[in-house]
Amino acid sequence: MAKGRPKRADTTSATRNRILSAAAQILSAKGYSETRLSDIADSAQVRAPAVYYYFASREELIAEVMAVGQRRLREHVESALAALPASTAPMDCISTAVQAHLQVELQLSEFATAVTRNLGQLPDDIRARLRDEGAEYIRLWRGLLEAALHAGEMRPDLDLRAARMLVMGALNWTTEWWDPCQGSLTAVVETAQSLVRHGLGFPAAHHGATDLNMC
Amino acid sequence: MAKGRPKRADTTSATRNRILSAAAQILSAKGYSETRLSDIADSAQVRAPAVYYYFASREELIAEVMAVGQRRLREHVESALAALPASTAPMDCISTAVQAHLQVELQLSEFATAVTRNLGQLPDDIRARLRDEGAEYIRLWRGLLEAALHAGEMRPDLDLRAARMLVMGALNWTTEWWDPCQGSLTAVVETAQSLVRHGLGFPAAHHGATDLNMC
DNA sequence: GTCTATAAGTAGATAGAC
DNA sequence: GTCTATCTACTTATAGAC
Repeated sequence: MAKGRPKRADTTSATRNRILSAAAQILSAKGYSETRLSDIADSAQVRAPAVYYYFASREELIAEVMAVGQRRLREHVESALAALPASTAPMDCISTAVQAHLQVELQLSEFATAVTRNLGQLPDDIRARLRDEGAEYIRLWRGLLEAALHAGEMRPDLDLRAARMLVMGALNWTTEWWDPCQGSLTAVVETAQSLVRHGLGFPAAHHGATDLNMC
Repeated sequence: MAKGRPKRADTTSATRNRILSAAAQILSAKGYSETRLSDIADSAQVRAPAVYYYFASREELIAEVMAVGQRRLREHVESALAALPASTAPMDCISTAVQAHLQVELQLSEFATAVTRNLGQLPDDIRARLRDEGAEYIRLWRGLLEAALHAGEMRPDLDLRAARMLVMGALNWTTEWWDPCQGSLTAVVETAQSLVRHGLGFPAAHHGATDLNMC
């Protein structure tokens, strides 16, 4: 309505989205420090001052890229899990989460890539605003591992937090090395799934507790 | 000898080392973009211009921190492997490398941490100079995995490069989350070793030809 | 060797026209 | 809404004294 400050509303402006996408692309490729506001503007086909019509500052713009990326990552993985039958074994849920996480990071969203590659280097005030959403995603993975543990699909000697962070690290680090030109996503996904399944699970196909008996 | 330019020689000057260590500490904690030359100088108890007596520029200083970190990481892991009996099984070598890598990253050297946390965000010209040393370390890990494969200790269905990078990613990402106050290094090391051993290796303790049937 | 003072460059941000 | 022109702040880097 009010024309003067769409700075928060009007999330559907085409120019605004172009600026956001350009920022996500440059952030994911060059990193926080090397991402100039003028580079973003150039890439979005506007002059630098136009950015300030939509965003209060460079920091605000980058903070929004991160917020969008975090949300997309979580929502994509949640959707993939929600699409599974209710009876799906916990370890199969984990495989699905591995696939979904890698797919969104490496193929679907430069916003997600931007988060993973830059979160650790962001100034404290931006990171503080992303904390809650990030904790939500952590919680999702903690739930997945706990379910596997309680179902007797996971070796109980593992430190649950360390295992979770090591797995997420293996996935997140792909953004540092994976190159679409150099290999198929499928190969990475399958190797990651195999690594995580065997890394967390029991040597054989059987288990500790009472439930599920495949043999 | 010549007093005018120790910029390369005199690697043993106490002040020079203080500056280098301060740079490593700040780089590992705050990242490349947030590491100001003046912060480094303050932390090293000198004024900013004094840095230029030892280093040609901020970039040169940071590049040297990275070079030192890369070298220490590789040398520490190589030493740990060299100390093993010649008959050590390949998978046990991998466990040793996992332990050594985590130890130097998380406990021994802020130079190593600085490399891992910043390599991906460095300007191209610095990264180019670190390429050879980095490739050397990659080669070390490739050798470890190939040895395990040839010894029949590793599942042959895994994509070797993907598996290697996923494992190194799990290890490297610890620099993003591990906090000495929040848990023991031993727990992380043991969980990582277990995860890698089972993640790469065969379900049971045997190997090779016709596959296992537990049922 | 290290300092004070300052130059030079760069990037973020604003003013005001259109 | 987007522009040109400009301001301001910050950071690296140098000059030259001690």
